[in-house]
Amino acid sequence: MDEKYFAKKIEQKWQQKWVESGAFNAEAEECDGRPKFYQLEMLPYPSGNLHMGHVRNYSAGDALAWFKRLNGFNVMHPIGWDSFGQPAEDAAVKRGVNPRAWTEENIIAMRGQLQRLGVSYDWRRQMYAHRPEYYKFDQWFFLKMYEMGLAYKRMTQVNWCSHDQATLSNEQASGGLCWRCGNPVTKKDLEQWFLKTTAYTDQLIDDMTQIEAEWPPSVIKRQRDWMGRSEGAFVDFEVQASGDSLFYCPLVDGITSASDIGKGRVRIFTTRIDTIYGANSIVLAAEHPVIQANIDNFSEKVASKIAYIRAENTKPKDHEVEIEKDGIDTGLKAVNPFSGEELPVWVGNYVMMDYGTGAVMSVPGHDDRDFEFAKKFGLPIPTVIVSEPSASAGERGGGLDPTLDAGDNAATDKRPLPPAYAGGSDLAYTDYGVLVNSAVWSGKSSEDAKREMADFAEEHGFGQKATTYRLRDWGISRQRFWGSPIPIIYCDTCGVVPEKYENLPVELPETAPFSGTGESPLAKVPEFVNTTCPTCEGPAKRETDTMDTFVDSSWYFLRYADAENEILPFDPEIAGYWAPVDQYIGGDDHAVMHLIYARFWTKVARDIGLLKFDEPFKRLLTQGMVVGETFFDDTSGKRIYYVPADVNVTRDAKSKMTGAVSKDGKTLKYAIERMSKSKGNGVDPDEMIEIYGADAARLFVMFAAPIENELVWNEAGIEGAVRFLQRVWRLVYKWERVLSVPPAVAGGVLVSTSMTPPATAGGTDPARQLRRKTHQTIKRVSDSFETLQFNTPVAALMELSNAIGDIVVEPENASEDDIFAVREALTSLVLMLTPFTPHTSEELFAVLIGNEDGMLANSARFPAYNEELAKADEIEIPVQVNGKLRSRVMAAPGTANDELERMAFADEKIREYTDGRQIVKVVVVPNRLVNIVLK
RNA sequence: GCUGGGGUGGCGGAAUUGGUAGACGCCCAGGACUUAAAAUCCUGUGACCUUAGGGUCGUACGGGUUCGAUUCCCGUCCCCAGUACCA
Repeated sequence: MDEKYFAKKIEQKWQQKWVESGAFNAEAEECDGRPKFYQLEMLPYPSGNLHMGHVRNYSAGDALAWFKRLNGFNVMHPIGWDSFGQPAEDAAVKRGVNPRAWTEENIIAMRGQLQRLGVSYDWRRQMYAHRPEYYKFDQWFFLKMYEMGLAYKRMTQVNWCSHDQATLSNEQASGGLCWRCGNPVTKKDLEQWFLKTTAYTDQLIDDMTQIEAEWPPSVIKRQRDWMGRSEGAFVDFEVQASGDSLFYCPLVDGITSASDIGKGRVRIFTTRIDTIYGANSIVLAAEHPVIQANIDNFSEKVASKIAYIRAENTKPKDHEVEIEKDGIDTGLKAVNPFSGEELPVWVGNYVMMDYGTGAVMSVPGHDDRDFEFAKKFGLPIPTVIVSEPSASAGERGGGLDPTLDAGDNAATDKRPLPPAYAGGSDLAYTDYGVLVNSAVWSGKSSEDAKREMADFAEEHGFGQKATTYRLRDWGISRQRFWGSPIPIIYCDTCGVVPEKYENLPVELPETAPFSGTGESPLAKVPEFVNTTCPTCEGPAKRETDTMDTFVDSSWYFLRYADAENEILPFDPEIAGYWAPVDQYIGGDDHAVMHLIYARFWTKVARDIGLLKFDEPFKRLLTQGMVVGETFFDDTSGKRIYYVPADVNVTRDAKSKMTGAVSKDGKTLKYAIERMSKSKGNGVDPDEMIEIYGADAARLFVMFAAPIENELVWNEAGIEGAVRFLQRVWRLVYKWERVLSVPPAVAGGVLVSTSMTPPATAGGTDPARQLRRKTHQTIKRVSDSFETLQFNTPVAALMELSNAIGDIVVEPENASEDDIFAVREALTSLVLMLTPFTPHTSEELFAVLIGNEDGMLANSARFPAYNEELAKADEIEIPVQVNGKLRSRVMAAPGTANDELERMAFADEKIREYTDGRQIVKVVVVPNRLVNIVLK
């Protein structure tokens, strides 16, 4: 028997055994009485290299998969490849390689890495986004959505470089310049396919209540923000022009219908209709149809300003740079339908055409942006809402003088003003309050007024309650090769015709001329483009755009359930067994897009009749990034990865994330950065496995920090993990010779800790104490897994290992009880380590039960917790005097309060404090502490 | 700005949710073993004071509630993340 721990040897051995025995293959068998558990980590893009972030992700997922497996669940734990996408195509452009070959090679490389890491996947279920067997069903879903009216084509603006004749992504057009030629980017109208995510907005928001408790709050919040539901009202303002111009109000997606268009009216959206008496103007976006339709009626000065604002608005927005408010009075007049007041119509750069109606009423007294705008242009700032207590007083005659600004009004107005105004503050009063200066509505609360005024508007035909959203339909057209072709055919006779289901998949050609110009490469492949119309069988052309790769990841988790189905994306019954995913783990960079698309897709699949549930992922865990700690020589720019031992980084430098220290007269810059090859601070998982072993790498990654925190990679820490595993290893071999009796086997299933406990001696007996520690640890570790903590159970297991090592008797002199306790402790330790270090556990478990073919996955169970055994015979009760710890007494658990109090007063040290002092009171918390309060 | 999450030793981080602050690990120091080194094992390790026993302070800062606060409340300062001028 090996007495030394050779990670490499045992890891290869067990990896091979697992493959040969299909240890992790999961079947959805009805007769199998076990409950199912679907563990999933976000699928990787096959870049060709695993990084430590992947290791962290899969280590956590594997730990849970093992934990559930050992607890009697039928666990499905699959993996696949998000293998469509830009890098493969970039490689084709730059290096002339074939994207398919490049992708397949990368997958082979990464699969090898995952296998060396020993992750317990059911490899039979792999899905590959780029293979026709998979993307056939992207197309299948597309056709279904087309039939359901959820897929449609419309004109939209894309970034366009007229020099290169190319469309650009937002990233490629950053700064308003083409990344390739540096010429200015313009907008170009292009027909694009969209999926109607907005048809599900309310469900996407409302169904969050189903998952809220089990998803990180930040993700829930970001999703809500992304959908951006606002409840408010539309209000129509009559618009009067000097000429006989025709005015109309624009349609806004899905919000209103053509019949809502009021001739000569402009519709605004507001969430604060209660402030409408405070409107000093209405402000429209420069692109607003009313403005554009009437552009020739404006003076040259006004028209050019509008054009300027419009151009400014097309610039890419950088949220860190606050854009200064700008605008112009168009000379048009609008009538406030509530007050009858005539208001100027402005164009403002802060009004967005693609939100709400592209028009707002400007209420500077109660909106920060309107306030800033009014300040800049010297517009009146009336007050119509005041904070609660002061508002009950009646209206003063005449109200505020709207021609005066806030300060002037404040000077003449005796009524208490909202706090924001009282000190001449540069702020609007944006809270709810009580209405003033609002005719019959004065005195009402904001809440009541909002409801009643919206109803009033509706009754009188100039408005209605309305809800607007930020979420837009999902544009899926990509002018790229390496994606799933959109199964649509254009026929001169029949128009837009969907491909027939039986003709799927619409296969990608072997290759295409990659120009990198941003035009669809497929358009230059005649064999692909030219086809026959499915309807009239006349000559026709195929759609040459491909789908966004987010399509692939929107339903892959369902494919795993039935990965080889050739007729349907998956069999509803089989998917119904496995799905939804019980535990999903991934980076929070996917908090919005991927998770919204997948939720959307699930709801569509449900409506197609494939699924019976609403939400795809029951529980979500977002793991923090793995970052590298880097020093680099400021003068040479050379990076020195890992902190040199003789360099002391100050806390200050660390907290700022960047900093500098000097060494040998040189300045070393310190930085914490996302690990990557290009930064030179990357850690290659293969290297880690080679040096320390997969188990140690995984154990350390789990132990080093809470899973949701950022993890600063540190080489020294992993050595600690190796040391721990070696200690466990030595402990097992130290006791091996006396642990010859195998643990009980019940019904073919090894039940490691259900052996009859031997008669226990007193509470200080080492065997009894070890058993107590064992069972306390079982509880701690189990609870930790349930609450998705991975660092604390490792600490608990280290404590248990220390406790076994601390046992005073040598194996030769051990009593039956001692041996029993040690066997139980070691077996439990090894079993509980399995989720973190499966290879080492398999090996040691085989040693412990004396069976080379142990195979934990099939035969073992997680140790059972016994509350009785975990109970302490005696606990330490701290004794405080005036809240300060002064002594401790030992007592049996459950000792009565008065007995504890008596013991405390009997304590010598406590006596020194209490003697001759007046006792005010004594607080006794059972099993916790005694606190004596002295005067 | 706004929203969310945070601030605990030299470092990563524990703390049963109001009850012994600093578990576990890393780093560091001392010791044992060794011809020596490595490895391993043992001891120490929040700060300050003290001959000792022990004491004082200590969870970003300032207050408060409480017998008792890392935990709850108010205020301030920092850090991280997200972010839409969303009407």
